[in-house]
Amino acid sequence: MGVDTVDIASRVKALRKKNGWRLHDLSEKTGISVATLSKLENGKTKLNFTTVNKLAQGIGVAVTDLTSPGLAHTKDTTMTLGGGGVVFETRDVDYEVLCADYTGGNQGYAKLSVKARTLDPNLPWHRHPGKEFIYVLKGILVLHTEDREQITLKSGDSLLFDSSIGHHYISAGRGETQLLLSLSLQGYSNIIETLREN
Amino acid sequence: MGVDTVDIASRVKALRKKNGWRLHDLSEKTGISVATLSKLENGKTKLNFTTVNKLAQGIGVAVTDLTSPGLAHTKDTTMTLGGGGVVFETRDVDYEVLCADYTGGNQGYAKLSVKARTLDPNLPWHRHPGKEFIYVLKGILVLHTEDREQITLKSGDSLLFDSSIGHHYISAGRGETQLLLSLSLQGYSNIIETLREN
DNA sequence: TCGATTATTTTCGAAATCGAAAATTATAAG
DNA sequence: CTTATAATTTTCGATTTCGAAAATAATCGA
Repeated sequence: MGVDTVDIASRVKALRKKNGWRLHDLSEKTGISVATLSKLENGKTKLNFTTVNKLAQGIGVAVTDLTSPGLAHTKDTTMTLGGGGVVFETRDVDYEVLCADYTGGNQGYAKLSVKARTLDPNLPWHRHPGKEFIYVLKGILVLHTEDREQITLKSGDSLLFDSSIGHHYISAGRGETQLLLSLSLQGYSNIIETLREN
Repeated sequence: MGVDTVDIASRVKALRKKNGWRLHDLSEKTGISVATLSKLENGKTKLNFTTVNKLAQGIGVAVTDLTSPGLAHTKDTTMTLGGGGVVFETRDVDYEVLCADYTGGNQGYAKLSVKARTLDPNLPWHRHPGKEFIYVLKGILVLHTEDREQITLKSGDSLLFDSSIGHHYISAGRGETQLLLSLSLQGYSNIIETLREN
């Protein structure tokens, strides 16, 4: 359990030194105790996802900047131009993560292009803790859920629902179906991990 | 340390029973382990603030609804059809609050129509705690902020920024400028109070 | 009703986190 | 150089959280 800290320990320390922060400062920024930060930098503990998120959010970098490469710099505003997000594809949906290089509170944002046009009973449900907000940018969306009747949304409609209930996106219109999606990260993972198929 | 759970323990349990959730369900919604939830309900542990937030957000109530009175009712799905949101107007912007009839949650959503076409130095800055996400649906937006250069966004662009920094929306294009907006409620107030001019 | 299976909750041991105290390191004054 | 003081980091003991196992409760067929 817990995220591998061997790598991020040195990154965090470097970042801290570079900015002239004391453990105490970092503690204030992140809400993590000085004790835990000390143990982290000395490899005496591993962080759970909650703490990694606090760390990333407090420093002002994306979680992925801590867990993977490139020493990131702090940012308190980030912009994603149309089509410029982090893209990844799954069987049924193409995702473009927006403003990914920011630790936007506990909320993640993405633009979706729904490819599925029928409900594939073999695909596992999409499921993640918290809430999900959908705004239909284009096309017609049919949202299938585990425990209730399907919901049909057309361009301009929006929906807020409990995303711990299994769900599937189906495109029903003639053309492409695009959604804007906002979901809670719950302190447990970054949006990419949240969205990626389990 | 930790939040007093004597009160919220019974509230959470009542709420859980009322909705027919198992500990396992609540765990999925909140991202808190079943073990911890069990201990909470049996008064065998206190929750720290992180965990209380997960709980509130997962259940779909404001933090204050857990820590203080009124057993909140949960609604776990809410839909707003195009144009069907709660509308209110201000000098520079028309708001349509989306999915407003949702209990709690820590995030609010609205569609904006920007009326202002020049920066009125008499209008107070828009300012609210937390982060704000903007997606430009239509037109061209120039975001003026207190402490940095103005930012221009066109249809399809998105921005995530610290909304405690004063900001103003200006429509720059030829036609109407519409935004989709998502902002953190901090679990302590509703979106309308957040948006309405002080 | 009885036993067996399943569903749900509670307990247990290990690991993580915290606040405060102890230890270390840096700074300064004589 | 030495010692006092302040600044910073590390360690300590107690509490919290987690995953998995154990215990309890519910469901069902004979």
